[in-house]
Amino acid sequence: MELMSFLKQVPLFAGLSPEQYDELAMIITLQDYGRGQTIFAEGDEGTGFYVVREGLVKIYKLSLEGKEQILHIFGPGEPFAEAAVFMGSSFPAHAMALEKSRTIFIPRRAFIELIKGNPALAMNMLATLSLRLKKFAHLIEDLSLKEVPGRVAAHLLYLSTQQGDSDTVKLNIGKAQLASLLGTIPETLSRILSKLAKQGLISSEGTQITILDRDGLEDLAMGEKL
Amino acid sequence: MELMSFLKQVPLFAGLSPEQYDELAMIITLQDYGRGQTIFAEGDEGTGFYVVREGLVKIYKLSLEGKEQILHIFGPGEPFAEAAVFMGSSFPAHAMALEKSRTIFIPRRAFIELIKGNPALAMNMLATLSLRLKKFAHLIEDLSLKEVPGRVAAHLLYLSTQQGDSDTVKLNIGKAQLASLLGTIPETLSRILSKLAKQGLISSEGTQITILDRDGLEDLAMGEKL
DNA sequence: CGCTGCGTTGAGCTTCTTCAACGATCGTGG
DNA sequence: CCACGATCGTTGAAGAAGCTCAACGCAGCG
Repeated sequence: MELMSFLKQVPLFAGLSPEQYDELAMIITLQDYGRGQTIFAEGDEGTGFYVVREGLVKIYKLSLEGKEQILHIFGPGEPFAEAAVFMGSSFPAHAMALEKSRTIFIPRRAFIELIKGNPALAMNMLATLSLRLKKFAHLIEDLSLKEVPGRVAAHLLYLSTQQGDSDTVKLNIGKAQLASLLGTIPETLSRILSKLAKQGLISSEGTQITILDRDGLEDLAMGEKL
Repeated sequence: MELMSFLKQVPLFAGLSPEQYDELAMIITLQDYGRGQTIFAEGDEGTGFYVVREGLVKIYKLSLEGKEQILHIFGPGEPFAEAAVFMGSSFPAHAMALEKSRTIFIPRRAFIELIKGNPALAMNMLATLSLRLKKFAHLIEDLSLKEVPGRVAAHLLYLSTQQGDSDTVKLNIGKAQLASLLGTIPETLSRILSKLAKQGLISSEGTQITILDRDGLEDLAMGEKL
């Protein structure tokens, strides 16, 4: 069964015994979502958490006026909404599928039993939450201490490392989504990308962006003025 | 020994057996810091984590130009820098004592052994990290989706609930620190407080602030324009 | 008594958002 | 296969929010 081979590839579940994988397989359910479909809304009761099997999922907050801030974008193998499991409270943000996506859902109660009898799983989960915390700290730093050009530059460099340090990076999400992830709006992002291009730091063609001056981008990402 | 009675009051350690408290007491060390003293710097190796015994500690990021964003302020009984323990990496932020403070330090290796043999402790730690995550999500939301007056209003209401829903709240930190916590600068905070006072929403006398129009503040905190 | 840190106020400016219009692209249905 | 609408991305002009720089008052403390 392909589900089992997927489970074994999820870092969060690394180190489980074969029996524990079986237990896990018993308690999960599979769920599919279409592009743009809501997975859960802020305030919904958190009765478990998810792992992305295929596709792309965004976790985001909304203001009253409808502005959106993306907290995280998760792809295959990544768990999301784990925190709600351990707080016993409702989801603190919204989740939506950015593309046609498949997830597994792990119900809270059964998972807590599983984790109590399995220190390795507990340690994995602690590491996962710690990593989230670090990413959030980074996002806060960006929002508060960097101007938008700096965030854009930092993100391009981040994508570059994600994609094997290539100088041509491919955006996996649309620019409107990227703007929301960087704490700005599409208009501003668009202006900044063309400004970066005009300065010879990058060249941009659709979702393909080429880094022309890595050092210049790094300066920007550290807080240099444009 | 008063140390033991302190340990028993720390929520993170709730549910440990007497023997485990003894183990814990064996592995910790005590540390004192003066006002303004650095506890650790971003990038320092994270060989353990801390719990505040007395005083007040801020966790913060710095930009190159020296602007500061406070991520968290911790008081007695609260652990900090736990996340570094589970990532095996360096501290992602700075820590400084805001007042004369005393902490206990729990070295990483011994604590991991302790937690592996103690599911309740693991669950406590998971809950703690989850709560941090939620607070961070809230901070991100504030920084990205609210204007400064909204953040100020929200914080005043938060302080009010912390202090027994009283209408007169006491700031436990200076206004410069508060500004940094809210992602702004002292000048802006000062202007906004006097504007709020002029509108009859609050009255401000030093570190003592009285809420005059709770509904008005709540509107502001939700995103209404001033 | 002076010094230093903290808070306040004013003026000017930078950055980003808002509002509006427009072109391009893509999927769908005729 | 083409036409259509919807979504997305881009560009321009104007405005608002918050920051920078500078000066000043005030309190606490050596």
